[in-house]
Amino acid sequence: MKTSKKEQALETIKQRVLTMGLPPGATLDETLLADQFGLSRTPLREVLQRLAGDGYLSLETNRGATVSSMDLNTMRSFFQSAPMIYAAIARLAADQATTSQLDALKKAQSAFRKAVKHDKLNDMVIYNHRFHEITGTMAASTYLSPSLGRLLIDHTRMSYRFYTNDQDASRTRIMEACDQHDEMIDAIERREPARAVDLTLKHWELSRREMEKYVTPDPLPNDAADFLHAGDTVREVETV
Amino acid sequence: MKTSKKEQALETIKQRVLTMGLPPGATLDETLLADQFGLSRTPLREVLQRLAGDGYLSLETNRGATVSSMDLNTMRSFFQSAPMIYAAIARLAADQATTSQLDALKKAQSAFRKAVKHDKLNDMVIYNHRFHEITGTMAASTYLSPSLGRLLIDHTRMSYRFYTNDQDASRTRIMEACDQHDEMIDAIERREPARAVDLTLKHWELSRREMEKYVTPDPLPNDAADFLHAGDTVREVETV
DNA sequence: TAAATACATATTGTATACAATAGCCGATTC
DNA sequence: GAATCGGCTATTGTATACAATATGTATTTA
Repeated sequence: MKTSKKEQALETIKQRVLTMGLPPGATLDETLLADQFGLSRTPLREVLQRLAGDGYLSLETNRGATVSSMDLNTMRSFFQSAPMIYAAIARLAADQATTSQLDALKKAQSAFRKAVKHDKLNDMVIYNHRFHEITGTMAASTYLSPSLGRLLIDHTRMSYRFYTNDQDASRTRIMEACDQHDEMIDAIERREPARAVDLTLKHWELSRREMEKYVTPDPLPNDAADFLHAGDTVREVETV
Repeated sequence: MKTSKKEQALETIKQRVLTMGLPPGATLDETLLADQFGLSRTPLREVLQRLAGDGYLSLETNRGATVSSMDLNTMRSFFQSAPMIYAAIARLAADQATTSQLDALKKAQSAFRKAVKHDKLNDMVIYNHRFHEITGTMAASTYLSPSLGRLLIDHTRMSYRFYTNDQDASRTRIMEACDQHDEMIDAIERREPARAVDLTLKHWELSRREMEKYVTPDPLPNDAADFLHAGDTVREVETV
């Protein structure tokens, strides 16, 4: 394995962003990071530029790099565009995946399953991310891949959040998602685009419900009396 | 107007790519460009990195920057994904365009019309590109914009090619396209997403037919006799 | 003559020193 | 006491010198 310091910096920062070690909005210190990775500022800046190009960071002139934020507007367009892109990627992937890509996908999936089994949150997040990234390379579309990439970044970060928020509930969902991955692999391997799309949309729905629950949780009780009975209140209907 | 040398370099190189001054596959010389724009290599490299991030160039380590190529595979995914993305962008744009964005769009359109009128190819290409770019900013989708950007780059380059290839035929099409722009502006201004999508797809079809004709032209005559009558041959059916 | 190797040259990558800009803090003024 | 101005410091941006890599050429050898 011969990874240059630059690639290492790139990968490390990516992972820190995805696992919220660097939370949205955080500012990055060039000189600090440069020292940290044993690089001078010049190549480190190139790393930051690339990460900005991929949607992990955003750069503002004379004001350095910050982790891409997830505000209300981005959330909105996230829910608008994710299913469309995911479905398109799934179809293309099932159409034209190569066997070596399939191997990589299976490997990511087994690493994911293992992480789930041992309840290693960071690994789960990273390998799930990788799984879907590979899906993107299978699709081999210069045009859709960048969109997928950005969607995945925010999807991963949100997943991380809602897992941290309610571990027990999330765990069963994640195991379900993990099984869906296996089915998706099968659909791709058998070259069944329609089924791959279908599974992908199911996968999305599962995730979407969870995210929506996190974004719009049960309202807080609005007076003292309600507050006392808060634990008893029946869970309200869920928008589907 | 206070544009830094860097922004100027960025913009100039973009335009050179779009107008095929820098054809697909061309290699760029860092030191030369740096001198040309009165910059040192460090900031110029940052420009190149950004252009690579946006899909104009592609960088290979130790081998410099080359203009993004347009091979068969990319063409394939281009035709696959363009209508989907264009339609999605149109819908979002009609939903949420701001008035200042609309002003910018109208300005780009009038510049485009003027360029068409005076038959200034480069200006046409640039302002048409800008028109659709603004459409993208209207959609305000972090996730779809990068896809749109890449599609537009290649769309613009192809348009340039087929215009150069057959000016007279293209000219009437371009005037039609120009009128469609006006209608699109109207649809956006009136907040009619469905109509905006519809117009966009028509716009796409117009362009698509032209591109397909260029990509798959009438076959060359395959023997001497045919060759002599080549000028007389009736144009074959057009795949629709 | 063809192939291979080693050297020379051109180009890319990195480090560091220097310049410019932004943000902060204290001082001065009303 | 509030506000604005001015300089100080921290951080970003740029230039340049140096290192590493790749490519082309000439020379050697089979």
